[in-house]
Amino acid sequence: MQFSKSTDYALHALIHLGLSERSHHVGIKELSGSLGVSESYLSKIMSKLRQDGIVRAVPGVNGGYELARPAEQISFLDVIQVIEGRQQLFECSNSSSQQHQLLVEQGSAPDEQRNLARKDCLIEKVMLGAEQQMHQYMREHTIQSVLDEAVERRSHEANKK
Amino acid sequence: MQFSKSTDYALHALIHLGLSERSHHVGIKELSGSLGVSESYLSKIMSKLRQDGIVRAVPGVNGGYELARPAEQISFLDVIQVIEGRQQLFECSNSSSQQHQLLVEQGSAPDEQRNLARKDCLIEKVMLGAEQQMHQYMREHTIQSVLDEAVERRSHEANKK
DNA sequence: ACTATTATAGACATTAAAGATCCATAATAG
DNA sequence: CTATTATGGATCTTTAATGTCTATAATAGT
Ligand code: SF4
Ligand code: SF4
Repeated sequence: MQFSKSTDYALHALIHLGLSERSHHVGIKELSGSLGVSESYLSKIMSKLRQDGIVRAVPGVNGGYELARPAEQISFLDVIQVIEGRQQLFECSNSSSQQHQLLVEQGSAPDEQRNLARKDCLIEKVMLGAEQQMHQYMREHTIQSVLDEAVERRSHEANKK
Repeated sequence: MQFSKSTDYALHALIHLGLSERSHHVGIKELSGSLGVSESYLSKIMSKLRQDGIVRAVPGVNGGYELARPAEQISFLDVIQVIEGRQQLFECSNSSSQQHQLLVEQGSAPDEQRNLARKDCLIEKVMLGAEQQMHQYMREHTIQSVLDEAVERRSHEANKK
C-alpha cells in the first residue's frame, strides 16, 4: 500500500501555486515543467483539484491555476482525500464468514437491533482508529505550514553564516 | 489507496488462531472454510506470516498453524507490515524537480554536506509524521486486545439481561 | 520403511487500478 | 475573431493484486 504518484504531483503543484502571488495564474506548462510531469497527466490532476474546490482555473490567454483559498486553509488531508478518495483504508469483504459472527454480532443478541453489522466490528474499530490518527496529523499540516517552515529554515541557515 | 484483501484475511486468520488453544494446530482447510477464502490463496498468506515469524507451521498429519508467540505480542502493525510491506506510504519520484531544490537543499548551502536529499524534505516530513501516528496506534493494538474486548463485550451483553 | 496428510514454492492466469497519452471541445482575454 | 488555455472522454500501457494449479517436501502414525 502506497500513496499514488498523483498525490505526490498534487502536493508539489499546490506548493508551487502557494509560492506564486495570489490572483496570478500559473499555466499548466509552467507547472508541468517545474515538476517534470507531462502536461496531459498533470492537467487531469489539476482538474480534480478544481472540482473539489482546492484550486480555481481560468482558460484563455494568461489563464491557468491559482489556489481557491488561502494556503493555510488547504490541509494535507484535503489534498490526499481528493486524490486518493474518501473510502476507508480498511474495508472488509467477507462479512459473511464465521469470524464476522464472532466479532460483530457477538455471542448472539438477536432480539433488539439486528443489522448493526460493520459498525461494531472490533477489527474495523482498530483500523479506523489508526486511520483517524493519521488524518488528524494531516489535518494539522497545511500547504502554508510547509511554506512557513521552509522560510524559517532558510533564515536559520543564514544565521549560521 | 486501500489495504489489500490479504491484510483482511491475515487478520481474520490470526484471530481464528488466537481463539484456538495454544499448541493446537489449525489446518488450512479449517481456516479457509472459516474465512470463506480459497485454500490456495490463504496458504500463500499464511506462508508469509510464517516467514516473518508470526505463526508456526507444521506439515503432515494433524499439522497446521499456530501462533508463534502470545497473541498479546502480535500487534496490528506487525501484521500490516508483513502483508503490505515496509516501504513508506509516501515515496516521491521526481527528486530532480525544481520543487526539490526548494524544499530540500533550501536556498543553497552547497559547501558542507551535500546529498542530504530526501532526509530533510518538508513534504516527506509531514507524510512520514502522519504515517508514524497511524503506526503508533497500530502498535498499541494486538490480536489479544481484540479478543479481550470481545469477551468484555460479551459479559456486558449478559449483564443487560 | 510406508502411507496419508499437510504445508511450501513456483509457475501461471485473471482482474483491477494506476499511470500516461491523444484529441476534440469549450471558455476566455485581447 | 483569434490565439490561448483548461476540460472531458476515449484509449492504451504498465503494474500490482488476486487467484488457481501442480509438483515437491516434510511430518505423524502405522
Ligand atoms: S465486519 Fe469485522 S468481523 Fe465482519 S468481516 Fe468485516 S472485519 Fe471481519
Ligand atoms: S524530496 Fe521532497 S521536495 Fe524533493 S521530490 Fe521528494 S517530496 Fe519533492
